[in-house]
Amino acid sequence: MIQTNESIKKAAEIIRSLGHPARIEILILLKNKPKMKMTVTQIYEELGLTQPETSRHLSILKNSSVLHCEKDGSHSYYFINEKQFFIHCIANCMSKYKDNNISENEKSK
Amino acid sequence: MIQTNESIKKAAEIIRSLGHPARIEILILLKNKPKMKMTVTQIYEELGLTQPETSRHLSILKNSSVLHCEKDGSHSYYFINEKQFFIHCIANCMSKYKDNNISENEKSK
DNA sequence: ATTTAATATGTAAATATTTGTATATGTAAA
DNA sequence: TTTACATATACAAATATTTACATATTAAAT
Repeated sequence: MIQTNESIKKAAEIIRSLGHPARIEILILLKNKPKMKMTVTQIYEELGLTQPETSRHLSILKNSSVLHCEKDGSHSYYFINEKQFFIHCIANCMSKYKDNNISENEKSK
Repeated sequence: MIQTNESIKKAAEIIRSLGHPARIEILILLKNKPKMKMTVTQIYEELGLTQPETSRHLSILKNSSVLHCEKDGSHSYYFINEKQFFIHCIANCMSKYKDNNISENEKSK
């Protein structure tokens, strides 16, 4: 590639930040929550991860602009940066993928 | 995570395989070609990559099931595995993202 | 002022990915 | 049966990511 487009590099950064099972779980979790906004503790308890591990995954997702963070006292609320079309679009794919998959599993019971 | 769902792992594998600018370019290129089927040579000439680099990227995309490959003589034709909903969905996001971005660039001329 | 709770960061070993260069394999053509 | 063409793979150095564990930071509660 003579010169990779900056926007393609940005897309790769976003995609790369999502290339981990825990980070996909986090995205789907936030996508399916009514308020789509959760604290670190809520996330790691729901997913069964450790706190430092979760903080680090969240910081990776924040750095790539997939998530935003709002602080309220000692709490950090994370939520999906849905304003960016690409992220919104990818989050939809994952959420639909999970839905399909769960119904597949239900069928085989 | 007590036990990461196999389907989430599969999604992560697919996403991870796309977390590289060259591989995103390849996906968008194939998505926008009328026949959506190209040889290795066509791909690396169009993108300005080396042949071994391109072969390797294609093999990564094939292993994650993003692409399929058909051989005809000494040629290998690669194309998107659109039958899988998740891959189809992600490819759409990327293609739309690129479209939006190109029009942004056009505007600023 | 301590203590507790919530979150973030440091460190280092293990592991995986990327990149360039060289070479191998298979097919077709002369 | 050489030669050229198309593609794939090997290798190693450089770089990046993951993981677990320890510790730091900040705010709230006692």
